[in-house]
Amino acid sequence: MRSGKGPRETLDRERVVRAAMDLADERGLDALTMRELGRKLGVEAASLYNHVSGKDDVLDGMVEQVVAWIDVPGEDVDWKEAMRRRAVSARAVFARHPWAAGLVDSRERRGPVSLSYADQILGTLLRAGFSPRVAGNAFLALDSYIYGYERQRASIAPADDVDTGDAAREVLEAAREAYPSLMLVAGEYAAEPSDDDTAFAFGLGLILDGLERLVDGG
Amino acid sequence: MRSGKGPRETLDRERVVRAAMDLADERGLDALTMRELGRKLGVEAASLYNHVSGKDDVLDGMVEQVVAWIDVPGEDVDWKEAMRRRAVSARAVFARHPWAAGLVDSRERRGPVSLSYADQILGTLLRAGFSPRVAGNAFLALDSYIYGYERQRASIAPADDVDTGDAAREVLEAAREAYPSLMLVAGEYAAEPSDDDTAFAFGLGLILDGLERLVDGG
DNA sequence: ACCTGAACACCGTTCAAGT
DNA sequence: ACCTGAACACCGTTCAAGT
Repeated sequence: MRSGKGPRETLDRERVVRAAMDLADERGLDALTMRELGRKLGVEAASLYNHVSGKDDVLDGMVEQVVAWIDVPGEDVDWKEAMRRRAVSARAVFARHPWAAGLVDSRERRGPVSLSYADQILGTLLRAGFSPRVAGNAFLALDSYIYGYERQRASIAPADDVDTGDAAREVLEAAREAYPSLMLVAGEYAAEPSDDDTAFAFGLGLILDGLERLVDGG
Repeated sequence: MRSGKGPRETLDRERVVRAAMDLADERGLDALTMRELGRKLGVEAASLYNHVSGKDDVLDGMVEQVVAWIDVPGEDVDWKEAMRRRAVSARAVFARHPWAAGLVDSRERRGPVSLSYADQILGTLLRAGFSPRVAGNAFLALDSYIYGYERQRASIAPADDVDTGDAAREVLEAAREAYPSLMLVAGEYAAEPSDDDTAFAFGLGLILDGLERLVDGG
């Protein structure tokens, strides 16, 4: 490991966190262990504890970096467009780093980057005329959808490791009778492969349009 | 453990899965290890492999049971009301079993209960007049929100382990300047504690109303 | 100041041996 | 048929010892 790029720079928290993200990108979140992370940095696992308080600290660092990557448009942008852009930006980050959505959404986000991110979002909604309560609910609804989307996708899409042998065909035929609606919908997606961006925009649009009616009506 | 209730019934997969859910209820998903599960059943961890193919098999069994607990109204109920009821039912299950939402939504759901569940939902949407494609997107949007909601809630709510010492007050004062919008919204929730059901219904209503406009307009 | 080696208290899983 | 004991290949983390 440590793909030889000159003399070793001195280790610090940031380099450890960056190596952890590289490791998760390359081999998945399960492969991210302190021992493997040490190996990647040319050091024993125990040495990492000089720069990081533990594995949780590494994961927190990763979460903060992921949130920092999400673009949040400034005050010059209309609230609805701003929410749409940051949702799309988040999805782009999650697509580049498959571990990101699950990690961020399984951990408490109390770091300065996450707090400032929430503050900007809520500020945008408050300026748009939403009451504090509704702004909070809107933020919750949007993020629930954004983070939830990434992890739900797999369960509707047909398995990509399907055998096309005779046995498999038989099972599929039985499934068609047992689950007719599911098979009909799955077939539709199989015929014209689902455009993830479109499916994501569908639900996002429902929420944003609903919010718009609230702010216009009130 | 094995709180003495008569002679030991013979072990089987169902009893193992049920014990696993009890253990997760009592001490969290992290405490669910094969060794601990064996202890709870009065047996060595290795013995569990006679009834279950591994820990994944136990987790799959738990997922199927959770999905089975979610009520899905039959064909006599209007599609919108049916979707609302099953969302509320799912949330009630997740409230009773804090580990459930995260577990179900982190795993592929290919068991017969999950497939039949999806088939019923999609059938309801298709009968309501949604095209297969839109029905699929609607299902995805609703589930993204339902599963996402449970895991997002914690990040907006103020920490419940806050010290009220002088140091804590100082930090809070600094936060008020650094994150004014966040503090305003958090204060609103603190003043009148958030009713989870209302907050959940807020986002759910946005999605359902949006879907209704689609089916009425088309 | 940083790193290593060895240890501790855990994991999931396998397998020969018992009954 | 089911269970046990012991082992294997792992974890995260601590800590004395080195430099």
